[in-house]
Amino acid sequence: MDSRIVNLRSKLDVYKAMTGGGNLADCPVREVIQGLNGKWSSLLMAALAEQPYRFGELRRLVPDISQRMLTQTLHDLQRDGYVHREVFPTKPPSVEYSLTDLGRSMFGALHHLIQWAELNHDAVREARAGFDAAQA
Amino acid sequence: MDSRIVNLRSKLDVYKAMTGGGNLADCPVREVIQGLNGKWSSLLMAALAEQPYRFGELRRLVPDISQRMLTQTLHDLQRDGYVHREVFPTKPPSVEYSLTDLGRSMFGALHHLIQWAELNHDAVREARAGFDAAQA
DNA sequence: CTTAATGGTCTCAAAAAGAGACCAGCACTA
DNA sequence: TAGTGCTGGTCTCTTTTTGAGACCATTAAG
Repeated sequence: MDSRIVNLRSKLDVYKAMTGGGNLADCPVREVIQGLNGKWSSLLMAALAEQPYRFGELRRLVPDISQRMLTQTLHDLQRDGYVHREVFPTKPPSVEYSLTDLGRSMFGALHHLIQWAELNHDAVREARAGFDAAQA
Repeated sequence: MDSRIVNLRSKLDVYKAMTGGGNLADCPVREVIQGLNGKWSSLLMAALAEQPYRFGELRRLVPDISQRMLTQTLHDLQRDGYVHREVFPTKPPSVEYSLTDLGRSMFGALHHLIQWAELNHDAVREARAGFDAAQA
């Protein structure tokens, strides 16, 4: 056995959060991260962190999301406990989406990544352009 | 209103980074976040944050990734400037992948999210179970 | 000469995402 | 009273992404 493979017991072990001798595939951390991996999840979280929104408001706020994906992403976020969905019995029933405490807590962490992206997207774009140029 | 929320409100504007009335679709922050949205990106970043790895080592480390997705995800991470790829002219040529400075910087932010997931995956799983039970 | 390890690529099937039609309920309006 | 629009969705179809697995060239060991 390669000793370098044995030595991986530092950060990756934490990421694994393995239950005893479990494997990486069943890692609960991965499940959570996966839930945020959707194309729209982080964007909707950022929107709802700002203030609660109704379905149609979100659709207008994010013009390039399809109604289907908005419904589905909100449903998934609600399922994972980040988002609260409240139906108001108005004449055309309206639905308001807001962050739960868990959602706000999670967004606090996600926020670091968003901030990093704000500060460094130029570097990423440069890297991308340089790489593409080198391939050509 | 919570001052945190007020701060986040301005953050959404930054997240939008709308080019003077432009739309959310062309946001550079979204591009960066998208690059990390892949199923395997964060996992490979966590592995490489620990230490450099060779292709085959990564494959063994993450047993449920297909060779195709490993190649592609590493390629994408390299393209965005997070990962450095170095080929050694050994007998069968070996390839080592390591984080760049940009990659380490980005992982610093990603790490917050991973830590949050470590601490809160129980709450997420409970929410999920409760939601599924309510649907049934 | 066969087997194994290196780091890939190629093809094809399955899963996920996107576009857009459709729907039920109610209000306003002509 | 028949249209029109707004509410928040669902249903179907097409395109994109992902996954499983075969294949490849090189080199070394048995």
